[in-house]
Amino acid sequence: MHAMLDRDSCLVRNFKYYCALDETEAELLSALEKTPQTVSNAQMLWEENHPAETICVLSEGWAYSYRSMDDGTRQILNIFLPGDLIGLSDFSPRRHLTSVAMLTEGVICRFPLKNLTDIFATSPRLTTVLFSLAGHQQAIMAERLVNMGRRTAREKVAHFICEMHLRLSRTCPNTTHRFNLPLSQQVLADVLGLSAVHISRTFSELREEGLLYRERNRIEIPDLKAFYEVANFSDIYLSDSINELLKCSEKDHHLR
Amino acid sequence: MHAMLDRDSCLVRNFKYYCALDETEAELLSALEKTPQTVSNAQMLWEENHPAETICVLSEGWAYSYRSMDDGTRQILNIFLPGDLIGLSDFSPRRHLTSVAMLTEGVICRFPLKNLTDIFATSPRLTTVLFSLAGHQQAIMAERLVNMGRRTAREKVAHFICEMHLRLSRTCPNTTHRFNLPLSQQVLADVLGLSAVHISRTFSELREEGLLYRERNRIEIPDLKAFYEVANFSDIYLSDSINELLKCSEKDHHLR
DNA sequence: CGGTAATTTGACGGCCGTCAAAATAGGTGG
DNA sequence: CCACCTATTTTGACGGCCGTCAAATTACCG
Repeated sequence: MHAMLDRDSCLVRNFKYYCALDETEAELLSALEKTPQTVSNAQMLWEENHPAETICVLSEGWAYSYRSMDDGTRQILNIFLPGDLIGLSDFSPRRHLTSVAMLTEGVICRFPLKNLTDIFATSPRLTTVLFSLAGHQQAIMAERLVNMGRRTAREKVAHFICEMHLRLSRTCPNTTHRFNLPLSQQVLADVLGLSAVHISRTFSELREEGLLYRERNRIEIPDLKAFYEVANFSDIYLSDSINELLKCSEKDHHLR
Repeated sequence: MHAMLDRDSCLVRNFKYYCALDETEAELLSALEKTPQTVSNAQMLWEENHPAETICVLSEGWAYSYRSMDDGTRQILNIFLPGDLIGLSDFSPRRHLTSVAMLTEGVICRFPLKNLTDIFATSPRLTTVLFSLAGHQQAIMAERLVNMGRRTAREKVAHFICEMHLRLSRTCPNTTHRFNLPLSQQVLADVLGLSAVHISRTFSELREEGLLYRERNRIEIPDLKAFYEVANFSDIYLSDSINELLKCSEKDHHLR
């Protein structure tokens, strides 16, 4: 049993975090991850405004999506971790609204958008989970919008680190108060709408107060509780109750 | 035929903008709009962190969603127009992640979340459309993130006005270079992460340059093209091609 | 060990926030 | 139709956060 779990695709493992899957469902999902392709650091997966025939699962490594501005700057919209679906929101415009590039080397699996409508037509349960994933991503973006609009640089940095810490600790159970964050200060600046110089100053400030240590890509948070307070971080927006949802729809199913 | 269209619910009309609906589908959708309820200006529809048993369709009037900050300020996340679904992203956490309040008086129709899973189980086509709507909302938020992160106050204001103008011109075909925007400068400030004072200054600046006139809630844009340029506005992110999507899934259906 | 990328530091300036007061508009009741 | 009250908008003065530019320092990688 455990051996089988280990052989699950990354996406299936991620979904199983949300709900139990039967064999048909697991198979449908695995279909999305049949064409692994290794990609190098900084490689682009696609560019904004190009037609979106396929989107992809990120099986290994980190990636990010962004929009380029006329003046040469850019705004990063999302950071993706292993097991994430990239490009879900390009479904309707059938056009990539953002560019996507790797932050590390990794493995991705492209699949055509039609696979999604196949899932809609075949498995209401998986559809529910997909819909939840989309809502989850939107919640993250909403929280980042709050971050950008109403917080200082100090709070922005702290809040973002908290978000990544929490997301990581779900995927990798061995994440503690030390973890790896493969984002340069320039990347952090482009995520948070700040300048790289000011990111540096902010890290210095947090370091001097003993709240956060960062060297290269290594992060250490001595006192997580204190750090959450600096960030005004609340983890509610990253919570989920898909299992309750599925129970509801199943109970309903039995009645028919 | 035309008489029937006039009797359609607001949501059905909105969906028909995207794709033709057969009778079963129209009925499923109408089920979401069976319990109209008039609401007054500034009335709250729900508050953040409360359990989300129902979400709603906005049938008439304008609304907005926001998050309150500890220091008493707030960040507005979304502006809703007639025909919009409010609360879609609360589906998975089963908890309202934002507060929602009215900007004008209006009519809303609450419905339980279970209706969504019913749709998933019954109509893959409607599911596709729902998924597209969710993606559409996410695209709007992504664009606003870009706006907040990498643009000046002047550009932020102009861009937001452009977005509203475009969204309105789809719902109300009689929207021209003059239209109604029932948002106070304080509300605009809370949308754009600025202070109300600076919003006022920015409007003055745009007025003096002859680019935008605003009195009370009335907006006039003498030269739309010139104004788009101030905003660096591109309308790609608000485009849709759901019909192609549906054709794909139908073609597929016939093959079985 | 040389070359490039990433980070740090300092000086300076500008955009935008805050505070406060004045002006304007809208709404209500007499 | 006017008097009054409140919400909204405008204007000015001032300050701070953060951006820009540039140079120095450090880390990384072959």
